Amino acid sequence: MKIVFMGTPDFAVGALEALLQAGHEVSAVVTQPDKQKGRDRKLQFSPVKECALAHGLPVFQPERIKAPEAVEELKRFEADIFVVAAFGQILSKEILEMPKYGCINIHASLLPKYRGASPIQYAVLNGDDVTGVTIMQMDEGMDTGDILTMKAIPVEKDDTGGSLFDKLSVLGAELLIKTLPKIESGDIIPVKQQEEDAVHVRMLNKDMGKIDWEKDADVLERLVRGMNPWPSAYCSLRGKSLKVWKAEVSGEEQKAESAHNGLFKHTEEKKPEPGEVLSVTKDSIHVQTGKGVLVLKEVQLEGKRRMPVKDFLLGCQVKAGEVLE
RNA sequence: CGCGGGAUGGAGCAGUCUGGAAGCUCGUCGGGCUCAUAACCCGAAGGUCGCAGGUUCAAAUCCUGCUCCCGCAA
Repeated sequence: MKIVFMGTPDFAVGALEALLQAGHEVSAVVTQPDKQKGRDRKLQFSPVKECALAHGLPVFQPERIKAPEAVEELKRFEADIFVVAAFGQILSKEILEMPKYGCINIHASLLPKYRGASPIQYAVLNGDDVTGVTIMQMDEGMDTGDILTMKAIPVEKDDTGGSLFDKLSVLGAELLIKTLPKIESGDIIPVKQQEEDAVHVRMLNKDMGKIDWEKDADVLERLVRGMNPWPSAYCSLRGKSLKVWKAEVSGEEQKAESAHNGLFKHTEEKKPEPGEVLSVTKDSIHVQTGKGVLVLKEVQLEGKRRMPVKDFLLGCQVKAGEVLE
């Protein structure tokens, strides 16, 4: 089969490499146009473009894939199938119907759950036990196409958006290689998605990483993992931005709290407000949340590199009573 | 030329503005105390202060160029 591969970020690179390694004929790679990124505003190639160039594949970077000129260009590749993985642009009906086998998409969730732009992170944010990848026959909707194949993996307690990204990228690549021959031989019966189970997730943005200390400690712990590595969970310490890279939910403080609530109503001890530092040990900072205590284990202050709280405290004295915002 | 912070013994930082003996908290090694210890006490090792020039009697500190790291923004 002649394949045209469409993808942009790292997530898609694994799939492209797997295709090549499996000996498939990739006649072209379509990816997003180069963009100014980074500190020096340099023009950067997408990870997929880097990979394509490294393998000497033709690269096509249309500003708008739906534009007539772009569509014409796509036709010239005479592909039997378009394989799409996190490409970043919506394909028109005309494009979807162009190849013999249509367009298939590798999506990083168990559809119909988490249709949309950030399925991986939401599996972490919501504390799901499992997630996975789905390969579907694309249609005009947003991740609404019929399911071809699917594979699930557990979400580990310490999985982050980034770690799952890596795992699902590999999983998606493997599944793609297994799925393609079956598509060609017609051995797959496409299954419609259960609309009533559909969940749509929005693209993440920087603000969504902002820690709201009023929330529960376990929700924040998942925020820390889900937003890692981007946009990252962050708060503010003494007017400077403080990213939280690793945190745990404390069990003990809660017990202590409820224990002494039970007996005498211990004077008018003012309840610690959410965001207040309750205590500091050698290697952790305990912070009051809306419900429960969040224990910070790895942080990064604005302008500094990320480091274990143990190291952070050596150079930055944080005292109980300080308030994070 | 997008804005900004930073590079100081193994780690995290102070010192830089107002040039003039290399400091803090920890770690490491040795010794002591202790039933014991990640606790405490005593002692020691370990630094061309990112690199290259310049100014000066004297530069971590002032000037110039460069490299690398990071936050914001995209």
